[in-house]
Amino acid sequence: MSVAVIKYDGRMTRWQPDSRGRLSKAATELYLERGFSQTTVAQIAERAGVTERTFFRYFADKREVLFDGSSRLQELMADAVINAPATARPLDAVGAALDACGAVFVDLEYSQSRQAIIDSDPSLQERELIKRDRLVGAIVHALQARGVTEPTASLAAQTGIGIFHVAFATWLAEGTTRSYSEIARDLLTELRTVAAA
Amino acid sequence: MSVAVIKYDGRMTRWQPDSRGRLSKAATELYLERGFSQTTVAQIAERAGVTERTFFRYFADKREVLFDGSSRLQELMADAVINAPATARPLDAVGAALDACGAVFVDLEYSQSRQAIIDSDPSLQERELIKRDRLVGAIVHALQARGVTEPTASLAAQTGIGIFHVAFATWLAEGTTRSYSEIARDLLTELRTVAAA
DNA sequence: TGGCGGATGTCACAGACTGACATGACTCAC
DNA sequence: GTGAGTCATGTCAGTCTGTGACATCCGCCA
Repeated sequence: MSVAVIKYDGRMTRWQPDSRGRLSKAATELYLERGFSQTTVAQIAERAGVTERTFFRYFADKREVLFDGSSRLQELMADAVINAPATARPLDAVGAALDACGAVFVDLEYSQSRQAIIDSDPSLQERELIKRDRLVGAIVHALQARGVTEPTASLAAQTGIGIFHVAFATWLAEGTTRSYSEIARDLLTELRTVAAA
Repeated sequence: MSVAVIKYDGRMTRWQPDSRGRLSKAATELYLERGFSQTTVAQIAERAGVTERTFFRYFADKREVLFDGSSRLQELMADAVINAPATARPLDAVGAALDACGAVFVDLEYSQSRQAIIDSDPSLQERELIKRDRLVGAIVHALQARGVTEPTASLAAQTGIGIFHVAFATWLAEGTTRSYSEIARDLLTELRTVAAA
């Protein structure tokens, strides 16, 4: 399967570049075309022009392909919590983290098809859930660095990610009427009302 | 593998009764003895005196054994929400659901070892998370039956399950100083404070 | 020139799950 | 009591995921 190609500089190279990218693209396409569970790693690898083994070198499993950006999001939110003004109360700091995600959620169409894939398969939902849970963990950690103690930190983080989730889903459903960030802000306000009631 | 046994009434029966129970027990024991990922279904089946195929007739997969009671919990909580006084606000109804779980969380030692198994394996954590998510779904549904609209229902349910989780973890960690129900009540109060702040 | 490291391939395999069909004890209608 | 049907289980063959060990070959550097 050693495909010889011409590189930019004209020298021979043993394999096409960016296997990871091709694998990711091939996987997403196939999940969309035939469904996640109907897609085998062999098919993904074939479309990407590599072997199955190579797939598993880049992705821990078949599901992980769809959650590639999750560590970036995690850093983004944790940083936002840490860099929130010293005067900010826990839920305010979490609000800043919710806001920070806005930078990532821009391509609505991509987000929608990705979510459609996830919603179609329970095992992908499980994976999504654990990613969200890691987010909670990261925020708890960041809050603790601000001096917030338990159980307040956990409560605020849980609550924040709950809002994050509802906001994201609402954004996907609404289309372009409101941005993700607007929705998240509105929901946080709503929550304060519900909880205060 | 057809084990002939004497039944209570003395008649011959083809197999020992309660395969499901034996499988469940064998699995839990083995997960504890050698770790979840080091345990094969073949080993579980062997200890239970049945074939692998029989394991998969009772449990959808290796993980599901540990989440057998989850549908009962779901009904319990949904019923509590539905049967809460008509005057109860969303979070009060959710509080009733939290309280209702107290009936299930009695055997501390069992809950602790089960949780230790789950905490030791990411794939089990994923499963636990999706069960919790189903709980959220059930509560949302129950709240909507009470006339609570979105996004309030989702927010209240998410928040409630967040508390549920923290309360359960706290109960396992504290030992016997407070009952699960007490802890849950305290946390709900705490949350109202955090959110109102 | 020759050795080294990195990305990939090749191979062999264990283990999770599934579908199709077989078996034999029980049960119920007649 | 007999024959059909049902139920729990067994048997078997197979697909797919994921992993470990080792081979290959290119580009780089001394």
